[in-house]
Amino acid sequence: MYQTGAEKRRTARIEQILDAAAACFVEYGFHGAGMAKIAARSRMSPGHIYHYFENKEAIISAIVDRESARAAERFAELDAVDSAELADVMTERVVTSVAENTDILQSALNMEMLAECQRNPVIAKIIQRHDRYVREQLTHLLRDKIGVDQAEARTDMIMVFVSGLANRLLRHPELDRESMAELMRETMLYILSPSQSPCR
Amino acid sequence: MYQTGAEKRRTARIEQILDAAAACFVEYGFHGAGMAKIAARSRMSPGHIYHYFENKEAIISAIVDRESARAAERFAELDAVDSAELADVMTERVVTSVAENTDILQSALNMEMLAECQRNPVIAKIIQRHDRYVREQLTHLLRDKIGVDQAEARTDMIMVFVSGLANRLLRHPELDRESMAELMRETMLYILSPSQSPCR
DNA sequence: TTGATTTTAGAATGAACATTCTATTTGTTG
DNA sequence: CAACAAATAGAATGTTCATTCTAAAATCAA
Repeated sequence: MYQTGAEKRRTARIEQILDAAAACFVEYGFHGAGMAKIAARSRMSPGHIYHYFENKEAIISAIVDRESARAAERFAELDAVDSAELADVMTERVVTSVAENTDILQSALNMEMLAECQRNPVIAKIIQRHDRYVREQLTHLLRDKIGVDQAEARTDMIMVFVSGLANRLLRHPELDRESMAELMRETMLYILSPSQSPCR
Repeated sequence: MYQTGAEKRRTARIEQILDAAAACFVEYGFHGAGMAKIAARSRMSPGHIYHYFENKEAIISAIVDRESARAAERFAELDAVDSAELADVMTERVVTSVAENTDILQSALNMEMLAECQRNPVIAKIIQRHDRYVREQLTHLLRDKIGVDQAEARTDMIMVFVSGLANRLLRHPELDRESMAELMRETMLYILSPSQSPCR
């Protein structure tokens, strides 16, 4: 996948805009962030942005798409992990993302997306496609690599749990992360252990 | 608590504004909904709204506050339920809210609030106070009425689960509500049964 | 009913907004 | 280097926005 100089510059500019826009959206919301602010943050003129994006909506779509693709990428890595340790690796991933502060901004952006997808069908499509992908991948991992039964039900449990926890941390930021992480670890291992049924 | 005619009219107008604003916020988002639209929907002039609210932010705060109070109210009802059937009643409540479509708009508004509370400290305060209240109430019910051990951990589990499920339904609207409700019922009864430890 | 007060409407204001337009600069290619 | 195309800036545009202002209507107190 080679790119000429022009193409490289083009994608670089687009990334520049997307980075700036994402930061602005976190800070002011999709509708609160003006093109002027996005332009200033990406150090270009407002007019220039319209060479790369038809309008503001297109930027929002691109952001949602990019975040979704990034998540899918991180997710697909799990396919390469050895079956024996997959449950542990997955658990550790979830636990770290709870223990660290890192995703709190991502969570805010997620909420922005989720609110937006109620009124913007394009966003809704992207979100739903992403959700379907994650669900399939996860079910595949659980069924074919870890080898549990009721893989779909367990997948749902995990997805509910993870998004619920993100939600919870947003509502209650002082929540004790240590014990939350511990709770998360035990629940994950419980859901992922082939020997028992998934809380049902 | 008696109200004079003037006071009655005043609170009626305020409710009128709040209803219209809530509808607009669901439809366009906090920042996407203009005062003109809110005014039109509440059938008053834009200027008139400023007799009751200092500015748009005050309306947003009032909405969040009202939704929070309503939720707390519905919640407090549980205190009157007989201990023996409390677990069943709680479970049924959660299950119905999953099975029915009713709260999907409320969910969208919740996401809007959650996104907003990352950038608006006033909203953050309201949300966090509400969260603390629900948590205390729930822990009280679990510990003092149902009589389970590890009441706080179970409370966290329930809160994570409920918000996670709302999130999930937003991301994946075609999700089979029947089986989701069933999953929810079994999980709730599991978490609420005094005999076993809460997934840990 | 008269005068005072509150409630309401709607126009006015000025800022911010998304988007478009017109140049100018930069880069590429023959 | 010349000629052309792409990239970029920044001002211009017309709209929408939150908020304020002015005055009219409704309500109330006497």
